[in-house]
Amino acid sequence: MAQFNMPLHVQTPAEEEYIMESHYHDNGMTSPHEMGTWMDDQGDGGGKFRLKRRRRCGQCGPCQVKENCGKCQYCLRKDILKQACIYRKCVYLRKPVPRFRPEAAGSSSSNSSVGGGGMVGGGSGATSAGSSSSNSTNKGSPQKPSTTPSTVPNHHNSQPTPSPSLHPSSSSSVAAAAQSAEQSCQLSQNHFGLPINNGVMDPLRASALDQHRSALFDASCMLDPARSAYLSSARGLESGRSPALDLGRNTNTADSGFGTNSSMTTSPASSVTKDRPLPPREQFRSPMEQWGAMPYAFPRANPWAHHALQANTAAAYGFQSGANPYANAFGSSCRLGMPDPASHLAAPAQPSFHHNMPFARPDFSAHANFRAAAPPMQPTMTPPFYPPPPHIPSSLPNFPSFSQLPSSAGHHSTYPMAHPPMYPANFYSSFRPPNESHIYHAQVSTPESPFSRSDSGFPPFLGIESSFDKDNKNRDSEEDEDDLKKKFSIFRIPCFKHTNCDLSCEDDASLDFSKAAAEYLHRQKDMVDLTWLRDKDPGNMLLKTTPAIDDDLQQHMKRISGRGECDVISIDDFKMHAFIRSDGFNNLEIEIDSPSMEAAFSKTLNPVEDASCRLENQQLNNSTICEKGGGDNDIDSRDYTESALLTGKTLGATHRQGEKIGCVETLLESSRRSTSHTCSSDCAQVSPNQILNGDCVRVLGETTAETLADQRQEESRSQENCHGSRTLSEDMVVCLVQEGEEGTLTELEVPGVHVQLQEVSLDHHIISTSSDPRDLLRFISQHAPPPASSSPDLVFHFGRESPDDLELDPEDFS
DNA sequence: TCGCCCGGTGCG
DNA sequence: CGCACCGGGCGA
Ligand SMILES: [Zn+2]
Ligand SMILES: [Zn+2]
Repeated sequence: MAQFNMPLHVQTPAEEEYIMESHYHDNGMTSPHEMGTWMDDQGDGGGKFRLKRRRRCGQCGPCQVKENCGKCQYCLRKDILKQACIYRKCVYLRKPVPRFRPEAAGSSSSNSSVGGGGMVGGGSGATSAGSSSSNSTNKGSPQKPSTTPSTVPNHHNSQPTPSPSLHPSSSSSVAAAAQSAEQSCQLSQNHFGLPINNGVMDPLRASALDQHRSALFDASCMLDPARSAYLSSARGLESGRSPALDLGRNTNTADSGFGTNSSMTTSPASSVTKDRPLPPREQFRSPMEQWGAMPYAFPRANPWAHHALQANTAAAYGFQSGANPYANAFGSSCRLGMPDPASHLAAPAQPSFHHNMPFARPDFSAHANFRAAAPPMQPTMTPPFYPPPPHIPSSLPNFPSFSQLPSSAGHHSTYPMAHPPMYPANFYSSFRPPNESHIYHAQVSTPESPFSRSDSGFPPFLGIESSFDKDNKNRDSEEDEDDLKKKFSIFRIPCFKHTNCDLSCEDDASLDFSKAAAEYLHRQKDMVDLTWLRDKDPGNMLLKTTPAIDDDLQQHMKRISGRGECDVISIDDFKMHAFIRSDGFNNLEIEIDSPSMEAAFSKTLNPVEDASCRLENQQLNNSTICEKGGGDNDIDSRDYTESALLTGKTLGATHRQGEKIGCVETLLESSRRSTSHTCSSDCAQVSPNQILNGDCVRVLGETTAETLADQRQEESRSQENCHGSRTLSEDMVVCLVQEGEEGTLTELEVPGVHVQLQEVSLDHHIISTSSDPRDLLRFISQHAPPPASSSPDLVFHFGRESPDDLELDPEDFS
């Protein structure tokens, strides 16, 4: 059998060392460690054979977590359950144990090779087998016949196969797979799409969807060794052979400032895999995979990463996304969960960064980085990314708030478009290396997206788009490109994070924030603010059961969200979309496409890592600029990318008692926006955070800036110091700018965070251009935040509190 | 000895 | 079936 060729060297739990990514190929293997050694269960030949017990990979996020949470059921009932803490459960081990069936071994190879890897164990999740081709790695586990019936091909590893439909191997199957995935997602999800176990999200419990995804990935790997190679290479940002890769490279080049440092160049993996031919594009199945894959594309263990890891061990937990209780139908996305380690496999084309974003999802994309500190011990959110259930209801009563999380927790960064890890290594939490992003990156192409169209001028993204398009094309083909374009815009959204802990403080903070936001927004001359405050107009708070979106959109959103990776945050009758990705607590990325906008990037610093951050910023800036200017590349983002990216990161600090303070800063930039509006005063302080590409980047919430600055300082010195700063520091500000097009941001869903929309700022003009302004306004108002009964972790305030201009009244447009 | 992997089982 | 449990026993 093969084996599961996993090269990786094993790491003991204790080992802190990071393994070089080069060695770490996440193939979706069930185990990174050498697998394939068979044991005779019975001791006699007649006994069943089974693989040796797997060990934790030591590389995945959970494996990075050193401490038991003490709160999960496994921790609480350790004696009985005898299971590892849910937050520490290795992702590999979460996969079903590969089982080998003797018979299968002989016969099925052909089958499996094709696509279906057989799977033996029924695990819903598929484990990936090593690539069939790779025999070398095998330890030679002889394929002994096992007592178990084998349905599986003799592939070495039998892996549980995912549902057939999912099987990606064939291109044709791709669509089906995607669809099935989608379906599964839908099915599996509850209203919020979150699986909850006893009221607690169980990270371990991957959704069916996740499983499927895994399966896909795995399968692909198994089936095609080359693929794995490809993947690896992709991660490493190797030279790409596929167009996608090329793109990625180009991008990188463009970003050189940034990319350089990053793993791209250094990644060992790349070197390792370089030589291998890339798998044909067909191998990539569903768009989803790719999305999921993106994150992984990034090399994991880079030297720098290593540092980061060591520095922050704590935060390893990922959160599940919380679904907003108030979420409207579309709002709530189903988050797919976890990034499957295998997922990165999918990431073929993706250079790992967001570089591809433009390509991948020309249409629009939003990235949000949200960083919340996560306390090692208290994983309040969902479990770490991994098997995150598709959705987590943010509304969970006991949802721990960020405050509980330790700030020290990893720092994650998100990857801005076209950039390698956006933040310095430091930013990445130990537990989650940048590459591990299932969550971080998502690529989405919407049917509607003008850019996604083949004729849009964007290069197809490794077939992802194409496949996706196919999928969607049917329905949307009719849509006019122009119409589509107009659907994307950028919003400005200040947001807050509320902590459950100190409500009173929150309120204050909120107010301050609101003010700041308002102020900020106020500067935007052209904008008219539509505002509704939570308390202001209760009447409007009703949640509409039926969102004002057409089925088409809803479906689309579902699909997208179903793929995980991102949440749809906004929509309107115009089909505006925004995607938010978050690792659950460290980063948040919001991506919104706007025809009028160029790609924008924003970045934030982590207080803790100041110096490095700055550097990084510099680089980032450069890269950004490059990108923006992007001339050299084949791909000039400007040419085809019209998206704005907003990223935010929480600056978190851990405090005693686990109280945590986290701040998120978000920057938003829109190329078109006049700089004049950019943040004023405090920018300087935050400057490191800013990215500016040219025209406009800004940090919102200067008001907070001060706080943040202070906080940073303090944090940098000592976490303890942060203690007092709680309130404001805990706020998260996210700013989205709407430029030009109509749209409404109605909801934001961040894993582990309950987000509420409070205010919206829309350009009056834009609104007026809406096909149905009234309806638009109505829609917006209807999505006003729910009563405070359950305070969300995050609250987004749109617009100002009481803008005069705001008075957009539906009537006005009637 | 300890952690917890993993097989098996019963329940929904 | 999938899943929550149990608990044997592997591996360190
Ligand atoms: Zn635990
Ligand atoms: Zn692991």
